[in-house]
Amino acid sequence: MLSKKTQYAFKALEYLATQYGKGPVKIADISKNQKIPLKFLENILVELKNAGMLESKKGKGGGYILRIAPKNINLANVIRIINGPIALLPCVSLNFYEKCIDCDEATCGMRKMMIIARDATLRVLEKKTMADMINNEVDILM
Amino acid sequence: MLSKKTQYAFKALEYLATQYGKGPVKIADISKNQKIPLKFLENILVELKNAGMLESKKGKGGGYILRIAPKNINLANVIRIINGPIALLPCVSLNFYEKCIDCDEATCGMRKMMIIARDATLRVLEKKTMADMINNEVDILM
DNA sequence: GAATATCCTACAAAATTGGTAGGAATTAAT
DNA sequence: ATTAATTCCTACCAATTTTGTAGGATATTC
Repeated sequence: MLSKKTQYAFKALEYLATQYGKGPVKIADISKNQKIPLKFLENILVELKNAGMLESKKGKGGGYILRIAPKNINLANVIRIINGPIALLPCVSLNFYEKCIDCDEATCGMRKMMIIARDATLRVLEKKTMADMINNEVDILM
Repeated sequence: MLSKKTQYAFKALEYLATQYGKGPVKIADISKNQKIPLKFLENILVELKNAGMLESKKGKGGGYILRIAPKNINLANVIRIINGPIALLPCVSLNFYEKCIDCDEATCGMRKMMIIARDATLRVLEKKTMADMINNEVDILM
């Protein structure tokens, strides 16, 4: 399951996506509109900024802006920045790989299954974007 | 990510699957063969038993037996018993549903995306079984 | 230089994870 | 009937992660 922090991140990005092209958005505005605890939100936005997804401006008229167009921000990236691995096992993660103890990766059955599961999940999360999330169109095909 | 407990559960079930039809298997044997802390393993096996997946026999010659054939134990069920929800959000879980606060489920974009992701993951996890896990055949078609 | 923002460091309560300890209950064999 | 073998139950505990909060430092604008 995604942490609450990650859900907040998505909500914040949703709001920034709706304001895309309209200049900087203050943390306080995001906090108020999306009902996210302000100080907690600060941490989240800094992380997204450090990951290159947001740009910030200090002082009056400042705030946060998306550095990438909503249609180019895929959901997998957001999850990886805030939540961590998407795979179900560390030894199967593409971005957070860790060797598993006592397991021959070449023959491990569990590993094989989890690779298949990972790929199925990623096909969705890497295809869907923040634009898909704010456009309320129903996707008939997948 | 799956908890260590869940990984242990899979390893224990793997071993029980290889011994399917050969009578009860002692906790100590599973612990030794799969390198799982014995007392921790006890807890796990009781949970699997309470969920109806295992049968137990006490006293000499006792131990645990699969109540279901390996080819009928799908991975999603195991995960649900030990790890909990498979979905990425509570409001999207089929078996552990919880309403999300401040979110209109009919229009929430995040929810729509996570339903699609859930379904993609489940198509794999509900299809694959413990038999697939112990048979070391490569699956060409997914 | 005052006001407005983000940014940084540190702390902390609560929940979850990954176990361990010790004995009770049941069954089988002698 | 006793003993040995096994699962089962209750309770505890340390470490880690999660979900925040507090307070001020830093940069920008007017």
